[in-house]
This record gives sequence, structure tokens and C-alpha cells, in this order.
Amino acid sequence: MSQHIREFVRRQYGLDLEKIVIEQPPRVDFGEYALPLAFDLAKKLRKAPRKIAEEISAGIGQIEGFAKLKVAGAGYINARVDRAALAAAILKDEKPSAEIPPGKILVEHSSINPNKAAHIGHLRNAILGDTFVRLLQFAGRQVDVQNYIDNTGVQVADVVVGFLYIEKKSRAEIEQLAKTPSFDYYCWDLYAKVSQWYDLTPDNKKARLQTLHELEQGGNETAAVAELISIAILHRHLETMDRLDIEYDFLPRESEILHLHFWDAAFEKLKAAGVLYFEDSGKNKGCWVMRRAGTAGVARAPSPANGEPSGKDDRMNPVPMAYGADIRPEPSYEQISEDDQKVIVRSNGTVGYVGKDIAFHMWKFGLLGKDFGYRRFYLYPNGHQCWISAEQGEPEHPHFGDVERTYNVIDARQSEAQNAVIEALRGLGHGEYADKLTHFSYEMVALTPRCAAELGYELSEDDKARAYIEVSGRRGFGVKADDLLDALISAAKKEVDFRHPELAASDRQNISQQIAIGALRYFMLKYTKPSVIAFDFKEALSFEGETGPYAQYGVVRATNIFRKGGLDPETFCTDVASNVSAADLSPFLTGEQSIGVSPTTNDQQPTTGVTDLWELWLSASKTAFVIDQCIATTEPAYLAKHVFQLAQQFNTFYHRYPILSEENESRKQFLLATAAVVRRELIRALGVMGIEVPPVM
RNA sequence: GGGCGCGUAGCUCAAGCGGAUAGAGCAUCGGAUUUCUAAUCCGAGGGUUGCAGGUUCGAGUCCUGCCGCGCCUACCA
Repeated sequence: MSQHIREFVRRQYGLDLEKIVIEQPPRVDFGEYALPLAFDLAKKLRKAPRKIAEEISAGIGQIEGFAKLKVAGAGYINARVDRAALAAAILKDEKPSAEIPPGKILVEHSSINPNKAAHIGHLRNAILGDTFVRLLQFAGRQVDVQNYIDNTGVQVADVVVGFLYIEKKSRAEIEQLAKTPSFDYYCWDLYAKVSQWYDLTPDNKKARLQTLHELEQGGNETAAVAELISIAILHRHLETMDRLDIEYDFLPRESEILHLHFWDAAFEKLKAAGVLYFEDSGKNKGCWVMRRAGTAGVARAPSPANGEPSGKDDRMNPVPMAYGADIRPEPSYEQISEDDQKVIVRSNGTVGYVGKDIAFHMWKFGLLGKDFGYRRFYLYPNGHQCWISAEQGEPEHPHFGDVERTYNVIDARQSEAQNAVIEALRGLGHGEYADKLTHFSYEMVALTPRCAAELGYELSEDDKARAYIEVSGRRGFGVKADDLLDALISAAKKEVDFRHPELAASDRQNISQQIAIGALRYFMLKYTKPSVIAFDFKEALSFEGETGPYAQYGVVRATNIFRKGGLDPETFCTDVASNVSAADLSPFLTGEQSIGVSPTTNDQQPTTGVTDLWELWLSASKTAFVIDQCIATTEPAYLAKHVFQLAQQFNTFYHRYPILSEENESRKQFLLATAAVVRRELIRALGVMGIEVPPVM
């Protein structure tokens, strides 16, 4: 279509259009596509847009798959597709064969500190990440799912301090405790206690430093305790996420990045490239620092061996720095002010989190010349094997790393750290990989003051006036993931028990779980990423309106039609698809109202009878398109929106057109086909969101 | 101070690259069912898109300046 237009404009006006903008008209009776290009041309040609639009629509002739172009408004050109032909293709489930780019994609998500129970913030991360994985897989991409485990950082150290210094527990006692099912909850409370304990005496903070140091060293009693704690918590996290159908392929750990000397290798390369330099004065004296990302210029090697000219690439990835292309890339190091320095290696010689992340990303792209050892860690009930990094791995293992691209699902607060990794890659002369590291950034989940009060937290007057309050593991302030899931399941169960007392207890339990997961996953996906979610039980526990259960219910209704009609929806769909031609569908989608399906309803509101049905088919056809949009924009919320709109249109259709009582057989077949197609697309789209549909609701 | 993000209906959020009458859900009010149908549907009210300029055929969207809010800006992760 846009090809036709482009050629026509070139022929007719001698102009080359870079992009043909295609929009959706406000109402589908205008057509399926709208072209506002006449407005652009009006400026260049100094002619009225309406006149240009008429010239184009008259001159362009027939385009395959489209009816004649029409001019509307001040100069819109509207295009109608051949409805019946498109509907036949939808029914047959035909997809345009898209070329799948080669290479493996890595999605890193969750990355919960293994020192306490997972909370709602982690749920948003994991659900966004897992959904993005499913989006990529739907598009045919090969995806590795990794969950980075920071098992040597302060957060784990703090809980170790809690056990060893406050509770004075032995390793054997901790080992026993770690076997209890609520060990993650125990650590949640302990972690909050430790934070208070640090404030009691200055000596207490020394315990933290000492512990942290021992963790990084490894091979001692403290490290062994930390290992058993972090492994036990990690198991709990995997179990919690598995409740939501979220699985991982590989768990790279920070301890291996240290002990397998990933950092040492990275450090040498970073020094050699001039990304890092030694500060010998000022507040960062004795540290290895790099230029803070986004502070004028690029952390670049003095003379990049194979650095590329940064003209065209910046256009494709303009996010980090608006002025990047115009700035001299070479400020001498002495000119970097203290404020613009990012400490990578502390003066005591230990490396910070960003440094380890740089090394990790060099490994991801195969730039490090080192690899992890791999050990089997967790076998999911479905047989899927999850691997973990190890100093000495098993001889046989799958290959991770060497990926084409990586998406890091990490909340917006860490964008500076992520940018540091990106700039370090660029500074190493690997701009091509820097451009393929996407920080999949999203905002945090906070609590509404009301929610916090419900949970029994004491709030200051300031906090009460806020729109939301940030969760804080350090203060033990937040909603635990398992608690929320349990609350959702029991709320759903109450309803299921009431509606379906005839079902077996295990069935009711399963259905309740599916509904709870549907509600939770939809809730986390319906907000766009830059929106802070102000969590509130009332909204999260809702099963009505724009929720997952609303969409699930739509599918259940569609299924009910087929069940009561004695038909199987899947086989019906394929049977009809192979027997029906576009001509059969045409009267119901393009005809006048008199020959189309008339709604047999007593609604006060008149309905068009053809338009609403066509809109439903058109919406159903958009799933694959929407999924591509979600991937291109890294925004899964569009799919949630699409699912809701489709379910909403279906519910209206369901109410408006009784199907099983329809006496005209060909109408009935058409209505059944409509229900079957929408059902198929809803199940498909929900599946990509990780939401299953219960058999009954 | 600097960086990033946000400000749209009473509340929570949408609104492809600047497009046609700014849309949903919740809440409120009024209706619909002896059914494939209520975890639903139909309808009503509710808007100076934070403020002031600018760019243009056209601005919630782009630019400038204000106002308000959040996050980041640690030799934490």
C-alpha cells in the first residue's frame, strides 16, 4: 500500500516521501486506514490538501486487497480493505510470513537480592520481563531468560550479620531454619531488624563491612553461611515466581563474576581502553573511576582502535544523550570534575556493582574471553531445567551468552548504572553492542497511604499527604508477593465456590488460581512502564472492569456457546475455515443492514448490524500487529489494552447477538465463526501475557 | 545545583511519527435477565489536558519559560 502511494507521488509530483503515515480513521465506516499525506504535500506543492487528496485517489487506480480510495474531511484519504477476503484469511489463521532475524536474545529480569521474600515491586519486574520473553517468542525469536543473582552484596551481608551478630546463631541452626518453608519471611523481618541495629552503635556498622569483605573473599565460614542463606532464598523466589508461570534458564551469580575473575579480565580491558582511570587526589583519591554517563562527552578510549564515527548511529539510538553527536569525544581526564566521576573500584580495591555489571555484559556479548561454570540448580515440575553459575561446573551444559541483543528489565532508579554499562561498552570500542543493550526501564510499585495504613504501618503526616509511598525492604515496608497471591486466590475462591459448588474442590482451587494469576498479571501489565503503580488492595483484588478475569470471562462465555451447541470451538474454526469462501462471509460484513445480520435485541440504541461485527473481526485480526508494536516499543501495556478492547467488543457482541437460537442457518454459522475467531485470538493474546483461561468461571 | 520522569474526568489510567468529536475502568445515578448472557450489557452526568507564550493548515503530544510532584545524583546495590 505505502509502496503504491510512494511510487504514485514520485511519478505525479516528482517527490520522494520517506515515510507514508498510515493512521486509523475515527470510525471504521470511513475505512480501515487513513492517509493524511495530502497535508504534508500541500505545503510542498502549495495546493489545497483536499485537491491533492482527490488527485491521488483518482489517479492511483486499483490496489490489491483494497477498495477504492476515498477523500474525506479536509484532505484525508481513506482506504477500505476487502473485508470478506481479510475475514477469510483471519478465519484460516493466515499470517504474513515474516523474516525472523538470526541470533539469540537475552532477557534479564527479576534479579531479586537473595536475602528476603519477594515483594510486589519484584512482581512487576518479573511479570514485565516474562511477558516480554513471551512476546519475543511469539515473534519467533530464540530467547534466554536470565536472573542475575547478587549474592555477595550488602543486602545478603546484612542478613548474615543479623544471624551471626544479632541472633548469634550457629551455621547448623541457620541451616535448619533455611529448610523451613517461610525462611524468606523470616529473613524479611530480620533484614528490617538489622537496619535498626546498625544505628545503635558505630561498632555495629563495622560488622557489616567485615562481613561484606568476607563474602567477597569467599572460602570462609561467613561466605558459607551467606551461600546457604542465598541459595535457600533463591529457591523460595523460584517457587514464588513459578506460581505465576515464570521460569528462568540461567542464574548468573555475582560470586562467580568475582571468583572466576571476570572482573579482573574486564578491569584490564577497561584500563587499556582508557575507560577507567586512577584518581590520585580529591574525594575519590585511590579509586578507579569513569565518567558518569550523560555528563558531556562519552567515556571513550583516547584513540579508539575500531571506534566508529558516531554520526548515524546516534540517530538510531538518541536516548542517552541529546548532544552526544556534537560534542568533542575527548575531554582529557583531568577535566572530569569530581561530580562527574563514577567510582568503579573503591580505594580498598573492591569493585562496586557497576563494575561487576560491566564485566557481566562483556560476557553477555562474548567480549570477555571467559565463561561461567554451569550446574543444574532447579528442575521445574514441567521438566524445564534451570541452571546456575558455578566455579566448577558440570561437563555437559547448554551454552549461554554470546547473544545478539540483551534487554535488561530493571527499574528506572537504576538508569544511571545501566547507562554506565552502556557507555563502558562504547568506550571499549564496542558501540555496536552498546546499541544492543536495552535498559527495559519501568517505574516502581509503591503503596497508597491507605494501603500502608491497612497493613498496620505507622505513617508520618507527610507520608499521609503523599500520593504514594515507596516500599522499603530495609524498613520491612511492603506487600510480599506470596501474600498478595494468596489474597487473590482466596478472593477468587470465594467467588468460585459460590458460583460452582458442583465442582470438585481441586477444580475450584485450580480455577481460583488461574483467575488470581490472570488478575495479578493483567494488573501489572495494564499500566505503561513510566507510570508509578500506587498499589491498593481494592484495585488489585478487583475482578471486574479492566481486569484479567474480565478477559478470561469473555473466553469462557465463547466456550460456553460451543459447549452448549455441542461443538468443539477449535475444530469448528478449522472446519469452517476450509469450507468457507470470502463470498460466503461477504454479505454479513459488507452488505446493507437488510441483508446482514440484524441484532435481535431490545436495546434502545440502534445498531448498525454490519459495522459492529466487522469491527470485532478487525480487532481480532490485530493481535500479531500489536505484538510487534509491543516489541518495537518495549511496552507490553499495548497488548493488555488490546486484550481488554477485544474482550469488551466480544461481550457487547455476545449480548447483542443470540447465536444458538438463531434460526437462519448461514447467519448462525457466521456468528459461530465470529465467536470462534475472537476466542482463538483472546486465548492467544492472553497466553502471551502469561494468562491461562479457566474452563468455567 | 545537575540528570531522568510525571502533571489529562471525583479516583486510577489510555490517547502509533503532530491529525478528524481527548477515550476507558472505578465510583455515582438510571435501566436490561425466567438466557449461549450479570466477573456481563445499555444509558446519564462528569474535561480551560498544571500555567503562560511559541511553532503550523492542525498541539494533550513539538519548542521556550514558569509552578507542583517523584526518582537518581553514596568508595550502597
